[in-house]
Amino acid sequence: MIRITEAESEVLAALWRRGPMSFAALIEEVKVAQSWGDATIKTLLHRLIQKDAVQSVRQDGRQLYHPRLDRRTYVLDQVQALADRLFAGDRAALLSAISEPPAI
Amino acid sequence: MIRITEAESEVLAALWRRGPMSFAALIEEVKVAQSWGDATIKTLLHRLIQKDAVQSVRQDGRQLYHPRLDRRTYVLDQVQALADRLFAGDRAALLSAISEPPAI
DNA sequence: GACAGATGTCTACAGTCGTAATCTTGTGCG
DNA sequence: CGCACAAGATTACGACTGTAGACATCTGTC
Repeated sequence: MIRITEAESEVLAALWRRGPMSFAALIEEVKVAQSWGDATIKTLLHRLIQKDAVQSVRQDGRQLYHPRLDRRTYVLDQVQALADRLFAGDRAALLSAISEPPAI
Repeated sequence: MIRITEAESEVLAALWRRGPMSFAALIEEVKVAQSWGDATIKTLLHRLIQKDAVQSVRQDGRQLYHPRLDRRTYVLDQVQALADRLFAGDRAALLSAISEPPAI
């Protein structure tokens, strides 16, 4: 299982929002949510590529970055991890805990 | 918002499973899921107390550790954080992404 | 009152993360 | 063909985490 850190997930999130992008576009998109320097985003992107969560593809002369990890998969993994820790792996139990009206 | 690390959450999870416990009992309960040394569990417990997520209470001569953070609250926070990052804060969207049948 | 065991605090130390700068290499354009 | 800029790699560095040992103190029991 690929381990994505929180900061990295922000970069992935940007790719999920807008699809494959150039680095310049990615920077802009990430900066919608985070006030990071370009260098930081570059590092995170680099780490994501190393982890094989993002693919760098050269397409007619320009470099594009494609998310290789599916957002749904990522979300499910995160939720399952939570369920594993807190509900003995029972995802349904976790979901109902979320959905139940708050016990005031 | 209290920031709980993953290792810490395992200790909290043990307290949530069995309720307030002595240190000896806690060690046993944590070891159901993690093969950590006693010292490690002690450190994690200490950090949780510092963060005010666990309360150490002396009750008729014995020390008991009470979770001060509610499991439901913790889960909701985690889920909300995920929704914030990936679904512009829309928790319902996240939940439906989880519930949808997998797009094969 | 002394001592054993329980509890609490301090220290350690390598690995990861967040945040970034710099150095190197590739390459399209003039 | 050379240069400006894009892309990739390397390095930095402090904070936080995971994992734990050592030392100090409290306290119930003999």
